[in-house]
Amino acid sequence: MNLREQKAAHKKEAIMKAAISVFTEKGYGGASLEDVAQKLFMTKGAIYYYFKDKPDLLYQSQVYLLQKSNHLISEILDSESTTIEKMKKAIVQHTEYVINERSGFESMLNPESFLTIEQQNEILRLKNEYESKFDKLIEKGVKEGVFIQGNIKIVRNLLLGAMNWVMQWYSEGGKKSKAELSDMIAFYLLRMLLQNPDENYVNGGGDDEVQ
Amino acid sequence: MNLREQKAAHKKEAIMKAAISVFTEKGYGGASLEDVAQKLFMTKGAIYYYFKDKPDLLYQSQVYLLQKSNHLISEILDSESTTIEKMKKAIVQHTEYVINERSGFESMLNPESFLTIEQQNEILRLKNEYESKFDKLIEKGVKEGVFIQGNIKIVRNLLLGAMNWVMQWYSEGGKKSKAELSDMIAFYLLRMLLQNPDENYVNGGGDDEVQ
Amino acid sequence: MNLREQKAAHKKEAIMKAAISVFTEKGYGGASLEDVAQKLFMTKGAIYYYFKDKPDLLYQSQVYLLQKSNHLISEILDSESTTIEKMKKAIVQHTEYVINERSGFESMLNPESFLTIEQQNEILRLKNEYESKFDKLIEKGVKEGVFIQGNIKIVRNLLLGAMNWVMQWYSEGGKKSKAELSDMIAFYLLRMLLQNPDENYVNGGGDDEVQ
Amino acid sequence: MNLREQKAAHKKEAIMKAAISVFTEKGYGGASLEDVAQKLFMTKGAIYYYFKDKPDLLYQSQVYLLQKSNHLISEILDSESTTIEKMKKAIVQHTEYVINERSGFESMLNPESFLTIEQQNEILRLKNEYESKFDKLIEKGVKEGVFIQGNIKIVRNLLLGAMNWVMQWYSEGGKKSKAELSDMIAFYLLRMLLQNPDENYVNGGGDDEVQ
DNA sequence: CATGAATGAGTATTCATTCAT
DNA sequence: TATGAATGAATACTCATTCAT
Repeated sequence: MNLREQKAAHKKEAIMKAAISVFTEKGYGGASLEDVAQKLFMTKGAIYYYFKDKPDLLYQSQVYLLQKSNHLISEILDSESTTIEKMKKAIVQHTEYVINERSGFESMLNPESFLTIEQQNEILRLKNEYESKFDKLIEKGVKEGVFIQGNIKIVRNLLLGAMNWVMQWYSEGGKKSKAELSDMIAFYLLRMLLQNPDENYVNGGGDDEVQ
Repeated sequence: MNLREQKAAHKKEAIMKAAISVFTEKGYGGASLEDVAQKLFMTKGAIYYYFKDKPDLLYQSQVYLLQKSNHLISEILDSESTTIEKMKKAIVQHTEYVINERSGFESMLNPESFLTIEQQNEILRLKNEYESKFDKLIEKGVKEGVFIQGNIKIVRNLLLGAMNWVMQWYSEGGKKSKAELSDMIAFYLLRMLLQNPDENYVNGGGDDEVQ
Repeated sequence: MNLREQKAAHKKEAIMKAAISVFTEKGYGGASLEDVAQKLFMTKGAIYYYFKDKPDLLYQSQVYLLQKSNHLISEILDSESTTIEKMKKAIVQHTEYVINERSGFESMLNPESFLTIEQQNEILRLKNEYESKFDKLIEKGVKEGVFIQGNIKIVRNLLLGAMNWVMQWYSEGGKKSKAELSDMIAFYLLRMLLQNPDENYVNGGGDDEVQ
Repeated sequence: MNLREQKAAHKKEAIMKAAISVFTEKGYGGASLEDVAQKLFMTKGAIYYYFKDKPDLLYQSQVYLLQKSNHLISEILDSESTTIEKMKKAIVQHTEYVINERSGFESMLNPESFLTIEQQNEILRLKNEYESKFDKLIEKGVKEGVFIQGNIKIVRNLLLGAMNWVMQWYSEGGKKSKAELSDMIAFYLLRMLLQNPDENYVNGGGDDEVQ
């Protein structure tokens, strides 16, 4: 990839990031490409140089987001830690990602209706990939006896839901730092899974404010 | 309220329900009044007889949804049960509501940007009303010693998030009935709060499928 | 069809006529719906009430034109006249139609590229219907011995081509009336077919000016 | 003209040929420079090195086409043949040109609206030059007594129209070769003019298929 | 010379909204 | 009350054109 191509890739990424933020804020249907362009001090036309049309911008943005997420969680899975430690890291990472990008990994509600079947399938595939990494972590914990037995997919969905929703209530001005907050969230969410929550997890949970 | 008014109120409610479903599916910005009208075999114009404009439809729909929710949770709070029992009921009810209406109580992401300040405040007030009922339940449990101490608002947000998200992954064809599913969800979510989860909660959680 | 529907049909027809004239003058690609709307003192939006999109307007206009043509030539075929007389009438009629509507029955070059396959097929079907009426007339003349034998489809195409092209060179200000002109055209074109041109056709052809 | 200039002239010609074909297929307004460039595996921008703008490309293409045509018909007029023979050759040549270039000499409907007055005049001049060569041939035939008397301009327009229209109905896969087809066309068209068609023209016309 | 990138003006299309009936 | 019709403003999208490299 030569310099020119690098520059182009960079710009494309910048557009996708801006698009994600605008789509998250106003919803796909409520966001105009003008909004996206203005955020980048570009003209609408420039966007069309990099993306075929609005649905294409949505699709590629989703793919970008999911691939990045998949990469991040893979790193955690491959690291040297106990299963509990890994799960905690995964929760903290997901939560901070949601807060920082103002966008759930899988948030933007049902944008599927705007995509082609093939695009929907690819998105689904990437989501499944991410979710199955979580599932594996849970299964491992169950086998090791540190997590309770149960319906893995349901717990996983509850975990992800609780985290993605953070986007809806987190507000910049809070007294807690992002790190403190995500730590506390991990504390609570892990309780759903832990065999002996009070023994297996120390610190977190102790205070009384939000928003 | 005479017959004519009753009829009108009925129609208004029908429109709001249709609107909620369309807004939830396509987002406020992506939904057209045409979509809403078609669902009811009406014409666009008719909606304007009942609602001032699109934001008004959004606003009234939200209020309708929240008032209903507030009413439902009040009934639970006023009932004769243990705190744990009440919390379980609240979770089951919220979950089933989300599944049946295909719409989180507070789902529709940030539609606030389309409303006037007063409208936003009223929505906020109703949301707070609902949330504080949850908070009270938690506080009571803490005082009674059945729930762990901690940051009430955060737990409450995690609970609501996990439940609202169900809308994203629940699919009609699942092997589990809605009742079984919401029961299992309550089992997991209560673990976040319960002092001694394994003693204080019997049944639920034991199987391995979803979707 | 009640009054309202009649009015709507009327308006639709008016839009198609305006569209035909604009498409003929500027070509489909070069014409804007704004142009069409202005011709009728309407707004662009109104056109979209009657037609799905620009290609739909093109398609329906073509169908309208061809159906009308088919109707007209059927009347001639059904009338009481000799074959030669009928052919002459068909030529005169087609020519005058082209002049008056500023649009060949099948003119507008290759607008097919903008239509769906089904639409193209329907257009083709209507064109074939029209052309086969011409063909029948020629065949009849051949059987009766008044037209020379030969390749019917080629002659027919030459006849239609010569007539459709009139649109390109006819100009309002000419010394000849439309009737005189089309009569003269019929005189020449019939010579291609007639067994003994000089016996079978009297009058026409005798002068020396155009444009 | 040195090598570099020759190369440039060559490229210019290639662009014009591509442009003619695209303009003929989609119309001037419907054709994009992107289309033209793609046909030549170039980028849009390159065209601007050779042509000032889109109208300029149209204008020069037209001039190129007409000059070539004028050159070709001049050769026929200057050759040693009877008038009938010359007319036949002119018809065959024009027809084959239309078929091969998929473009009537004067086809592309009314592109005049996009050109300056001076450009329109030059085009008109070249068209007149071509047409008057046809007219001269006809006049000569009339004087020699082999063509019937009549309105020369009208016959000439009918002839050209019939030939230009071939573009609309000729299709590659036909059973007849281009030579056979144009021969047959000449047979029919000459009948419009010939004093005694059945004596003065032998062969052609005898069969029954097209397309 | 040619290309990739960007612009801006124009055009297609959608849709909330109005209104006469 | 409800509908068909129309408007106008916003928005998606295209494309001729320019220009630095």
